[in-house]
Amino acid sequence: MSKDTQSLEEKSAENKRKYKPGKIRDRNFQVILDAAEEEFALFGFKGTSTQKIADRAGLAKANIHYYFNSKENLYLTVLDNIIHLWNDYFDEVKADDDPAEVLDNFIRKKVELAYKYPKSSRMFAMEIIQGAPHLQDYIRTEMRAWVRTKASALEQWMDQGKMKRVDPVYLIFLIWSSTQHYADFETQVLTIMNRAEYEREMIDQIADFLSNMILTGCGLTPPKRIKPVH
Amino acid sequence: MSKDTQSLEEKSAENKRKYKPGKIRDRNFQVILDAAEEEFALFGFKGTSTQKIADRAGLAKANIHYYFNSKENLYLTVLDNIIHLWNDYFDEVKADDDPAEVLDNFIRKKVELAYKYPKSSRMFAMEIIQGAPHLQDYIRTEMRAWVRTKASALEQWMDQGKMKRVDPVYLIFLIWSSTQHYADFETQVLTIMNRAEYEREMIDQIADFLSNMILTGCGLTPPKRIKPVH
DNA sequence: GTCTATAGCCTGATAGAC
DNA sequence: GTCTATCAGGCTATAGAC
Repeated sequence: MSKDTQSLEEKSAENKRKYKPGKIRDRNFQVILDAAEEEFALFGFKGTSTQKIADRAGLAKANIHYYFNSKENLYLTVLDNIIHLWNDYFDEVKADDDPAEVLDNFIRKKVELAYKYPKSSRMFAMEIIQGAPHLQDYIRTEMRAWVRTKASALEQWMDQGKMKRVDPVYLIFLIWSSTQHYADFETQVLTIMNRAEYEREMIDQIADFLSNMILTGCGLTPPKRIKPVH
Repeated sequence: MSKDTQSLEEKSAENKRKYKPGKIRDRNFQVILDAAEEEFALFGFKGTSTQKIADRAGLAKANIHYYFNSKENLYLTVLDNIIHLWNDYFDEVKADDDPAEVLDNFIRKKVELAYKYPKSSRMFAMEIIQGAPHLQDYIRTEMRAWVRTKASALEQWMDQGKMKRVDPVYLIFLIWSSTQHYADFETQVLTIMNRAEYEREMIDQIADFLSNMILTGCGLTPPKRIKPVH
């Protein structure tokens, strides 16, 4: 965030130093996208004004429309980027993998995502709470397919007696909700714990806690880690 | 909703039949509050217009201001009602209670709340995601105190060896997040599971799943229930 | 590519007839 | 208590000078 603002302040100086065609366009594109994500995550689609996005991006409002045509198109572009960010993070799971390792990895990656990209998580959450008006197709097709693939892998493990028999879809929801909570409800979590911001150590604790709790709930033994639980 | 609109249309006739001071006022108050909660849960504070609230309530926009003075005051009133609804639901916990029973009860009550009052849950979630601008004091004082009381009860149980030693605050966050998920992300859950709406049976399954999972994670044996797990 | 000006509509809030 | 009319300002989007 502050990094983007800084680079904006240095923009004119940088322009004179090394102008390359397309570079400015690409960067302004990204600057607008970042500003838009921040605003949309705070105020939702309706509650966000293009003027505020422009202010945050350090550009005139007309530029937003020059780059993205409409507020809705900008919103959709940001959402699309978020979804690709999520998908890029997750690899394939094979049926002969170790459930404990896969689940531990999945939980830790989700906590990491919540820590690294809290605004993305919040904007996505906002869209879903509002009834997912722009994401219904995505959820009904890609997301549902993703869940079914993972659920069937989990069921194979249960059939092989590798883990306790639990509802695999509810298990996925549990992992999603418990990890995303630390991004979406960041304010509540930090205020209750009397912290100003998350720190690496706390994030590791949360990942350890959730991994231990959920794996134990699945009748699995959490894999040994270098860092101790507390 | 349609029921309220109907009764509003019959209002003048009713006035002549049996006018009781305060009754109409009380009902319109409630009609506006319900409409406001619905809109605020969907679009947040900024994204909601008083015109839409008035339309949904079946009243002129000016009436909203007549009853509540300002949009912000209406928003605060709805939030306050939600918080009281939450608090009324939860009883005291004594240190010599049975952890398994208390946690099982807590989880089931939270699932029940998510099922019964999803709009309340979503409006609260929206407020927190936006950085809790209207609830910072409440979280820092009442909510933090509540968490500390419950956390210390949990720690006593751990000291007595009644349950596995886990971080009690993270445990509370886990229960909050995993239960509220079914209200806040209702659209996502239902779409992925290919359902039109929640049913009693599904809610019981969710409560069973979460209770089993979390209690097992705490080294507890879930209490026997009349209804089977699946 | 960027910016100012502006069109046309919607916003929260209020005044005042009924 | 309710409703219409209205105000000042904010909204998305665009036109057009530079």
